[in-house]
Amino acid sequence: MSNTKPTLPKGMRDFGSEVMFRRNFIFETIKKTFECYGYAPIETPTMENIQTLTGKYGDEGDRLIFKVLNSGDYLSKAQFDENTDSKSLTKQIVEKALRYDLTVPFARFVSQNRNDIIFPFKRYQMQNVWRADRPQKGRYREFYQCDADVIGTDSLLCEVELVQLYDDVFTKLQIPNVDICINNRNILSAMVELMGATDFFDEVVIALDKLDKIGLAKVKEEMESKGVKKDAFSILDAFLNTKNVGDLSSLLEKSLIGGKGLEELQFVMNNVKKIGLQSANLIFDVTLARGLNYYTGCILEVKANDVAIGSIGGGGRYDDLTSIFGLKDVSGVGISFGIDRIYIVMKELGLFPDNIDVCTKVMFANFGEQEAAFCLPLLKQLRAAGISAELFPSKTKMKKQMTYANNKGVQFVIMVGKDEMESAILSVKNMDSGEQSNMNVTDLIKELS
RNA sequence: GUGAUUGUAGCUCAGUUGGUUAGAGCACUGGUUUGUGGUGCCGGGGGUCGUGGGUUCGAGUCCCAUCAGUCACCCCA
Repeated sequence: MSNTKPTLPKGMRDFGSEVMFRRNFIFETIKKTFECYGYAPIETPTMENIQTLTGKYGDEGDRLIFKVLNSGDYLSKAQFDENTDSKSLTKQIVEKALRYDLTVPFARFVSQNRNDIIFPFKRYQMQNVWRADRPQKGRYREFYQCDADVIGTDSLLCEVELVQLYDDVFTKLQIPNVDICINNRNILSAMVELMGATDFFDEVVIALDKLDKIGLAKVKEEMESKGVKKDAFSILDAFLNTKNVGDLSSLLEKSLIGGKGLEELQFVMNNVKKIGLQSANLIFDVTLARGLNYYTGCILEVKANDVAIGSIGGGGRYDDLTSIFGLKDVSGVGISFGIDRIYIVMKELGLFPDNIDVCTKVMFANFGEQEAAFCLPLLKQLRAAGISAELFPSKTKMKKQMTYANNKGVQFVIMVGKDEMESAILSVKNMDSGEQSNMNVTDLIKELS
C-alpha cells in the first residue's frame, strides 16, 4: 500500500478538541438563546436536488454550488454531440448538490411540509454549508450557519425580536462594540428609482455595498461603468448624507415604495429603542445592501468593530421565497450567525472563559489487573456523583501515566496499589500543587463536588 | 474565474556571494532511585530541501515548468 499524504481538500478544516470546546460554547449560547425566544430546531439533509438550489443565489452563486456526481456508470447514459460543454454535461451527470445555505432548504422544507406546520413557524437550524469559492481569511469552503427564521407572518414585530436576539447573543458572548446595521430594501428601491437607474438595481446596490471599502469615488465609477447616468449622483449624495432616519422622509415623499420602507424602518427602530438593547448598537445604514437577491424588506447585518473580519451575521425579510416551491404569499424573516467568524473575533479578543476546556477531573493510575479491578467501582461512584473520571487503560510506567494526566489537564491523580487496596484509603495527588493526601472515596467525593 | 506571494523534520523556522556528512526550538522517545507529571541534566529517532526538468565540476540556494498552501479581487458568512 502506498503512503497517502495526510492533507485536506482546499478550504476544509479539522477541529481539534481545544477548538471544539470553544466552538461548542458559541453553539450552546446561540442555541439556548434561540430556544429562549421560542424557536424550534429542524435539520435538513446535506444534499438537495440540484434544481432546488440552482437559480436561487444568482449566477455567481450557481457557480459556487458543490455538485455531487451521480453514482454508477453515469457516463454511459450521457448524450454527447459537438455542442456538449461542461455545463450541459453537468446537467446530465449531476442531480444532487451540497446545501449552499440554510434558507433555501428551509423554504423547500416549509413548502413540502406545509400541512404539518403550524404558522407562524419559528425554527432554528445550525448546520454546515458548502461553497466552492477560493478560501481566504475567515472564509472557508465548509462552514457553519446558525439561522433563526419566522415564516408565515409579515409582522414587523419579528424584525424587532430578531434585533433583540442578536443583541442578546452578542451580549452573552461578551463581544463588545457590535453594530447591528439595518436598512430596508424598499428604501434602496426608492433611491434607485429616484436615480432613474431602476434597470441597474443590482449593480447599484452591489457597488453601494462596497462604500466603506473602496470609497465614494470608486463606487460612483463602478456605477457609471454599469450604465448609471452621472446626473443621478446628486440623488445618491443626498441619500448618503442622511445621518438619521428623519432625514429620509423628505427625500422619499415622492416615492410610494420608499414611504413604505421608511415606515417599516421606523417601526422597527422605534420599538427597539423603546425596549432598549443590552450592549449592541442598532444603526441605520443606507449603504447596507446585502447580495442575496431574495430579500425584499428589512435587511440586517452585524459587525464586530474591534476585529477586521467582515460581517459576523446577517439577515432580512423575504416575501416570496417559498413561491418558487409552490407555496405563495408566505412572508418570512430570518437572521444568521457566522459562527466561524464569531470564533475568530472571540479568539482575537480573548473572550473565551478560562475553564472552557472541560476534561477529566480525576484519573486513577493503573497499577495492574487487580488494582484496576478495584478502581472500577470507585470510578463508577465518582461518575455517579457527576465528577468526570477515568482509569488509565493499561499498566505502564508511572511517569508515562503522570505525563498523560498532566498534558490532559487532569486535576487529581489517584494512586491505588496494594496498601490502598487493603486500607481503602486512597492516595490523592493534586496535580496543581503537587501535594498528596489520603482519604476514602466518600471524603473524596465530598471534596470534589 | 483574475492577480500577488510562499513551499527545508510532525509543528514554527534558520541555512550567508551556489561549495564537503542540511541545522535550531517545540513535539516524540530512552536514561537521570523500577509508586509520581509539569522546571533541570544527558542521549536517540526523524528530512528524496513540494514535484519534474535545466544551467554548473558542484544546486536547499540560479532559471523554466508544474502542483500545493496563503492573501487579495469577484462574490460572500
